[in-house]
Amino acid sequence: MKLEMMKAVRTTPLFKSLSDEDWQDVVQFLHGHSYPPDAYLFFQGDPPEALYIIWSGRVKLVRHTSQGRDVVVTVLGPGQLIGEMAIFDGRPYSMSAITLEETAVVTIARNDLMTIIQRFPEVSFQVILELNRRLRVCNELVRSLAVDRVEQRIARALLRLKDLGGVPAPDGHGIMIDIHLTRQDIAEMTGTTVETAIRVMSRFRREGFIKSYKGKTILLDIDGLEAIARGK
Amino acid sequence: MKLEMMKAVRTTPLFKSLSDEDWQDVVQFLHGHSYPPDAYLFFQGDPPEALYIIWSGRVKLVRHTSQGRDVVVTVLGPGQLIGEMAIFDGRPYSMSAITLEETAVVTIARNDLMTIIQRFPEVSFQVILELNRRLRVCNELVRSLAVDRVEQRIARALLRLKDLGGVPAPDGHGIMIDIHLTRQDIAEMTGTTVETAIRVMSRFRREGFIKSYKGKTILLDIDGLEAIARGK
DNA sequence: CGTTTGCTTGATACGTATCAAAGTTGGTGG
DNA sequence: CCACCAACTTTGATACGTATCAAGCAAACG
Repeated sequence: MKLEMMKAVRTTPLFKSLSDEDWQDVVQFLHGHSYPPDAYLFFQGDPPEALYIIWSGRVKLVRHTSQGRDVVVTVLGPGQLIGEMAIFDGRPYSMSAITLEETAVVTIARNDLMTIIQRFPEVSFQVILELNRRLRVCNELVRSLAVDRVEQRIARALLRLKDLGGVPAPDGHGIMIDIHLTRQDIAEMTGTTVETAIRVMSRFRREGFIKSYKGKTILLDIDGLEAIARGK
Repeated sequence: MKLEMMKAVRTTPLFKSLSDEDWQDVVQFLHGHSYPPDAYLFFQGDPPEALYIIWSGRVKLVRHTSQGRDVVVTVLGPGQLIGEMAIFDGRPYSMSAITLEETAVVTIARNDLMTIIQRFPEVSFQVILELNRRLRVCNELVRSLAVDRVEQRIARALLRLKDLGGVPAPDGHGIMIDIHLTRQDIAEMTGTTVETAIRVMSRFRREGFIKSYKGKTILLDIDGLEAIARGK
């Protein structure tokens, strides 16, 4: 595995509190992998084998439903963990992890991670903090799905994506979400249909809140979107 | 604090793996409290002070929204933890905890819990497992809100409540949800309005899936409700 | 190129929210 | 014990948001 990859993992919240010696014990358990766009890291229902730490790229976590309508629960980027839940309780992955772009990850096999956790309580605590973060995000999503209208949910989703993958727009106006997302993805993130997602996004564009550039979305009026997210 | 209360806490997943000696170290940090129905253990936005472990009664976790429509994220019963999230990351409680009935709890002050966690890694691991469980439940709720219709969401909510507070019905037919819930509560659990919740519940009653008894709900046809939850 | 994949628009139907009003229940004090 | 009040439940009429179905269009691709 590449040295720079290991260095990056070392600065991840999960491991940053380890001493250099302890880190040497951990390194031996790490493995590197990379995936093309639209690849599955694992499928919902698979037995938990490894923890994934994203090194580059983005991955969406998708909950499949029996009636074919999928739900994108979250999108994760560099430094974030995938598969922790299944790893710790040993039950099958409750969703699929699918790359949105070319993605490189570091994995730790389930048994190895268990060893690490027992040996280094600081790592345990970081896991607790990470699960906490996820839970807060998830609760907020629940609230949004329960009380907001589609328009507000999409505005919220765009603002969240900005925090995850936002870069200054190429022409200097606004912030570009540097993740390749289809309207279908946006629909699945917000619990609506492609058509509705398109209609809302089109209106946002007509009204000057966003624009498109090479398949990516540029946010032009963050304050305006925040106003919409709050319900006008 | 009462002895039986302490004994119950000791058998909680959180502490059950502790040796008797270790348990003695922990006991000193426990405090008992009790609350009438409809009392707030804490408010959304309060700074995190303590972890609550329910000893008897039920508590709902409510996310307040700026527009007045609240969301009941979950209902918890004996043995379950309240407030862990805020305790660990130190940020304000992200929701309010409100008793549904007379409720007794054991609390551990934030600092004391941190001490316990550092001293006993087994407790840490149990916290991880508990957060895991919450996250799985939360993700399932997201899926349900995103793709199910109200009818299905309410069926699901009733089935979940059965697992939490189900007892054999007084007349032997069906299972009674032994928790005092208003239609408003059910609406807030499923992201709908009182009127719609009432209409759906009325239809369930007309069609023989449920009946009411002293303000509580009795499930008469579990299989039928499960079929509805799955989308007919 | 033709074919696929994603985007867009329109017409229509359906589920659910909203507003309004009346009925029911349980508890409280006279 | 009854009358009354507040909280909760119920029903109806109507409006609105969003899903669904159907088609056409553009861009990417092998």
